[in-house]
Amino acid sequence: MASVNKVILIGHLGKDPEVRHLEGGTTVANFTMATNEYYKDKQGTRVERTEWHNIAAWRGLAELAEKYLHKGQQVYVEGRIRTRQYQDKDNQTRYVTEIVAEEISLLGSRPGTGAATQPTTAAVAEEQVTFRQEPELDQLPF
Amino acid sequence: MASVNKVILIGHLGKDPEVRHLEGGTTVANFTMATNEYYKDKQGTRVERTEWHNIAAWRGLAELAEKYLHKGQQVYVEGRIRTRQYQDKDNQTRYVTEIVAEEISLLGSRPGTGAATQPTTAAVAEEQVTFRQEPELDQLPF
Amino acid sequence: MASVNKVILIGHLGKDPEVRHLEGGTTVANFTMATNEYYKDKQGTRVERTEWHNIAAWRGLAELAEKYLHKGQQVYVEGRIRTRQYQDKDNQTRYVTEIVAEEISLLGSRPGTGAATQPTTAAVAEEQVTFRQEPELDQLPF
Amino acid sequence: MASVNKVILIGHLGKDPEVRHLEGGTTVANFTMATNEYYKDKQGTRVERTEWHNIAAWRGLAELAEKYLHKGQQVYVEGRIRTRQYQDKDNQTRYVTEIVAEEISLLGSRPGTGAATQPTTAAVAEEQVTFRQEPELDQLPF
DNA sequence: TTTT
DNA sequence: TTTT
Repeated sequence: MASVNKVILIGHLGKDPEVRHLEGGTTVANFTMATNEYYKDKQGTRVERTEWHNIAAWRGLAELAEKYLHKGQQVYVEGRIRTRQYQDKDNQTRYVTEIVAEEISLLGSRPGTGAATQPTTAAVAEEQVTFRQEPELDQLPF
Repeated sequence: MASVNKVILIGHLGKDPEVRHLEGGTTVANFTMATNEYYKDKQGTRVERTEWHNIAAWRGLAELAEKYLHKGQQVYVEGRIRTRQYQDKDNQTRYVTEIVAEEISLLGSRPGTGAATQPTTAAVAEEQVTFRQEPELDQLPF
Repeated sequence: MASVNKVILIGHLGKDPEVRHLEGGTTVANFTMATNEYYKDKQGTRVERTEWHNIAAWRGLAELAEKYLHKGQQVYVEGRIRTRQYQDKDNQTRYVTEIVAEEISLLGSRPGTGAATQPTTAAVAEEQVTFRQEPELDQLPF
Repeated sequence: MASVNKVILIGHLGKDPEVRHLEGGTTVANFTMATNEYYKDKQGTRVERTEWHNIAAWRGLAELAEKYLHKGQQVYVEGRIRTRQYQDKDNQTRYVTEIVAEEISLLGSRPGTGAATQPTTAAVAEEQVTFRQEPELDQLPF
């Protein structure tokens, strides 16, 4: 049956991407990204809540993430939700949910003006500030 | 800083919603929803992978979910990702990620034809097949 | 500069797709799709408003649209907005806005049960109820 | 029938919002917003295409748009597509498609660094960089 | 751990 | 012109 599993996030990276090269030559980059919500508690005080998202970028996107993304940067990430199982050290089943990135765009960067805050992106050709994962590769079992 | 945390899912309910009435009168409905992806493995065989999403609907949406949603039904859910911490029985910190629903629409329902599979929706007034959570309430700390 | 232009529609086809084969061998399918909104007017009467969207599917998506889509069918369409200029018969500049489809999913179809209402899709292999346009081709100047 | 009509745009304003106060006291703000796509033409040359979107913000959103948005600013806009008919001076029916904004977020603003390009936002309270239209009002026939 |  |  047809289904849709789509996530759209805009937020800031909590740290530089961590890049690993798996056996077989596949590259994967992981980073965290914060989004914030605001609400009023029962006393009417404004409260901020930060949500941390685990992002996984594969193959071509991983290499671009390694090259152009860094801590503090504002990005747009489009992807899908994936929950993985693993066994912890006590052999118990644990779950971790992450967002598999399908598209990443750098926000707030203005070649020529934003240089101070985003030095490494200043040299990125304009068309490269949006990166997209090829669907075929994206469908592989990660 | 402005940020966006948006999820769009189309899939089928894995079970009827479970509804709880919290102290203070707040209602919450929980259900699971499946999305599927297909890919070819290294041998070129088609493989299906099912992703299960935990959905939480609050207040008005919870009551509508209780009334109109049931196992097997195809729905559109729009919401945001939320990861909650809790202590397990061994006093270890665990995490569970869920989608807080902001809008739910019934799909594929055809009163008069689909009656066999979706009996309870047949009587739903047309405009009610889309439910939306009021933003103010939606911002409360759940 | 990075930008995002994304449209997500769920609605019913107003007519069968019209398919044209352009010089050069490119195929394009056009169809219309309705979405509805409900509101209360000043007298408190419920009013329905229908919005008609012009959808354009290119190349591989066009061929799949021709094969599997038909009037009345409920679909999910993801794509981008494009406004084209043309000269009318009085040589005046006119504008038409359409959605260039990037992904189309058939909704409400249940191979084996929904046969009566959606005969032509009953035979579609499950994984094919979602169609995606290859990005490279999708970027060509249509 | 349930349907979905959703648009997500990230781009820059082409001009300051134009604000009108209608008879009856309703406020509406209109502005244009650019998104860009890049593709290679038949000769393999990189080509940029700019898409201009007409945005309409109503009531509370209009007032916030008037206050905080200005030419050149990068914004996130979520809304729905609406095509309006009107009669031109030759009494011919014309169509114009616009995006009715439901949520607007300011992107790339960094009070203290981006001041030169975004002076008026520096004083915006943090939680206000995202604006949302109340759904009830949003459902009125504009 | 981000950002404002 | 769809759907309910």
